[in-house]
Amino acid sequence: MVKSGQQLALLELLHSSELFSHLNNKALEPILRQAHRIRCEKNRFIKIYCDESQYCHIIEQGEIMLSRVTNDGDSYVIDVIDRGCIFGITTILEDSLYSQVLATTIKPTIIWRISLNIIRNLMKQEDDFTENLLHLELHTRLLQDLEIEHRTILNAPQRIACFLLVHCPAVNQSPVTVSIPYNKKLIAAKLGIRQETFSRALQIIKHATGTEVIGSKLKIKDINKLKSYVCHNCSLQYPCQHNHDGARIY
Amino acid sequence: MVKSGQQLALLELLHSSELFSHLNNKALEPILRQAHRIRCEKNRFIKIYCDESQYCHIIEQGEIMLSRVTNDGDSYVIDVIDRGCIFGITTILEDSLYSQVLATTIKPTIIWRISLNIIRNLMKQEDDFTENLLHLELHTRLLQDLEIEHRTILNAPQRIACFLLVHCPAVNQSPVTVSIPYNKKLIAAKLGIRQETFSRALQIIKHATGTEVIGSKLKIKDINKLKSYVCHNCSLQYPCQHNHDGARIY
DNA sequence: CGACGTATTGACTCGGCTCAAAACCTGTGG
DNA sequence: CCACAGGTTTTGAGCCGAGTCAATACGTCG
Repeated sequence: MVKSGQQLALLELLHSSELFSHLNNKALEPILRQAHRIRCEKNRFIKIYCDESQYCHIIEQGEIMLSRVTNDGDSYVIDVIDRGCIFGITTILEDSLYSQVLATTIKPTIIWRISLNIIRNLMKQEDDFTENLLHLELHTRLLQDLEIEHRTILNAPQRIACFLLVHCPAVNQSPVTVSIPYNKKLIAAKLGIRQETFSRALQIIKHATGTEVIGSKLKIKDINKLKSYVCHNCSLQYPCQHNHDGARIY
Repeated sequence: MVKSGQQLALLELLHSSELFSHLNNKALEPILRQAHRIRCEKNRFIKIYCDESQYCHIIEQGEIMLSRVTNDGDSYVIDVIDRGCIFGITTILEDSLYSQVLATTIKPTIIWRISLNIIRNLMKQEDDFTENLLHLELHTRLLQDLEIEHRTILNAPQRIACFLLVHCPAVNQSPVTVSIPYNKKLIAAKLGIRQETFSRALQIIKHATGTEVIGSKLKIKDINKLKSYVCHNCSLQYPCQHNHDGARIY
């Protein structure tokens, strides 16, 4: 099979993804053949999880906000995901409860749309694929459970501190500079707090742990101070590796 | 294989469980041979998820509270589970993050301890077993996601109202009487609120929807009133089947 | 430079938590 | 059958964290 540049990009993307990386090119061929590349502007909605859509998606570049819409039209943010993330796959075994998820691009974005039937074939034909999917799913659930924990027992400054630690490039050395991904309103929404509260809570962290805010960068002077500010209230083994932002599937 | 009465009870239990029900007796034989029956008093701890314990458990009778313990010794309730529920199985593919879950009996309880290796063999040898496990896991995650939603956008009275609806024997007729399972302090803990708040919130529901509290029974005069009190704030399709308390695995 | 979106600050409200006391239940032994 | 002890549930008073609404400051892109 002769591949176009776009298909090669997809192949590379699949190889870097935790779900597909263990598959060889032959197994990936049906995906390359069928997958559909979609370019989106900022602020577009991508339909997923609705009855007709028997597809999952993988992000090549850009950023997508996943949210849920309630019956009275209110909405709340589930997560913000980027390159390599897969969404729409949790309907693979049919569960109607998932109908209300909304994906919104928050940057110009390129995604690939893959038929769920092709994924289902992989489950049947490729050894370990189902197990691998289960593994990813279990990992994601764990992170969701942690989310429940944090929303229950951490206050706003602690939740933000945890977010910063997760996004820290280095876990064990300080000072270290974290560049805040996407904007503060979105981060606040993901953490389930208002932007005003976010702003104030950042001040509290600053005073409590000596972390400096410089525009969209954040300088952590003493990472251990930040850890002790939040991690004792968490159930993860201390010190946790702060890797709880690994690959999730939706 | 000649089976004892206890083993027959286990067999029946497995047949009634969503995870094992599709397996025939031959496939279940290794479980019957190896599983270990454990009787516990009230208020005992059952070690799970710790490194040495390569087991999962299924409850034959009684009630168990699952909770997590934070690094500073605080704890919070994850769920309260009973007959047929499986816990300890989410470590099947190894994920160290799960180390801090605690199971506590809240009634005299009988559980069966099953080696995870036997489950792993089922994954290898029995068609559809892995897929079935994945299915259950996806369903459980969905319910966890719903939990996050409810903790984010429902207030205390609404959370309780939803709990009552879930435990309603009949979904579409009223008046109907709900008998409150386990005690109010525990329910409050499961919902992530204090018992005092629970008590007050119950009064609010009573006034808003005309629900009567009679000891540990609760008479819902108009179930639609109760539904409209809470469900419009939820993302599930309305009217939801209030079945979101189905089999979960932990 | 002006305009629009983003971020911060201030003043106020309110839901749920805390601590403490009272009321209610349930089982036990005299 | 009653008295008492232990646990559970309710009620009260006060506090505090986060939400709300509104005004101001900051950034950045035309």
